[in-house]
Amino acid sequence: MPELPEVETVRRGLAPVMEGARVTKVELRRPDLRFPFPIGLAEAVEGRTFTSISRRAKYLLMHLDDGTVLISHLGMSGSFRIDWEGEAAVPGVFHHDRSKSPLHDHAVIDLARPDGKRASVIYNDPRRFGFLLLSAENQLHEHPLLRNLGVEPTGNMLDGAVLAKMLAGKKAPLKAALLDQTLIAGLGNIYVCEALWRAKLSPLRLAGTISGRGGKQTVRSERLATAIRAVIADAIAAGGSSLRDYRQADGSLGYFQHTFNVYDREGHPCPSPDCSGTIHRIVQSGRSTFYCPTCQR
DNA sequence: GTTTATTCCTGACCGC
DNA sequence: TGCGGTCAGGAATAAA
Repeated sequence: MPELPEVETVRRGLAPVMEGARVTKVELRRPDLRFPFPIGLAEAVEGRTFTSISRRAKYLLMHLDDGTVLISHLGMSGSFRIDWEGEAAVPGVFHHDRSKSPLHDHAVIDLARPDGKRASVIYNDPRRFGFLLLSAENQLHEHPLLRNLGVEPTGNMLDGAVLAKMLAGKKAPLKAALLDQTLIAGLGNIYVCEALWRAKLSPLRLAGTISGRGGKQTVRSERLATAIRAVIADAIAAGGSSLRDYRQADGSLGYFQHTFNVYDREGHPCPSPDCSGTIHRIVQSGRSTFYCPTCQR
């Protein structure tokens, strides 16, 4: 499940291949993913050169030299793969991982790089919840999908004061509030569960209750902000370390081994050293929440 | 304005 | 072994 750290990992994998590369061909193998491909997408991208690959929340932004931006979202099951010309695909990969079958290679971007190498960047997405869209650079911040996004949980923007202010008065469960992309941009189900566990806060607690009077920062808001930043930073670091040898694997980007403290750990003992509780699974707004009722209050 | 439910999709998994 | 049912989840959209 690609959340912000996975998307950032994909970005770091794609950037050195795509930046400075000219697009020789774009092949769309079906008319749509979650949304129809924009009319003229291939023509708009072919012949242009990628200047940079950036990220906003879970969106990948591929900037072209004429001010066009290719917006990509991996949805639930999307991934990118890099095939280098002259290098055989790793045999057997797709036999072992049907989820990345060539059947679901929906878009192929052929590149010619300044160093003379040629590569194809391939978008694969079995469940087709992802999408590729176009925007103009100077309208990017007004794009309907991007304009309402909240604060990035990276860097030092998200602190206890900011968090307390944004959650003040909120009646939704803390879990739901943290998933709201207009508040914090890029958190998904997994890292929300992990961050709440680290902060020792219950996902059931009403979001507003971690703020002080008048939305002032509190010990709890400080603890949660720190936990969110740490969970995301750790996951990005783990993804970065998996990038080193991504070409030995199967060329695909964005998925890496990761162990979680609570996510998908129902029935396991709480990993917190000073807690003898058990991880529970509940459903909140239709989604699984994993947490320890003993130490998360 | 705020919050919750539904919808899209396919593969993995489980029980019979 | 095969079949049917359930589940996973990001975010637009509709509904409460």
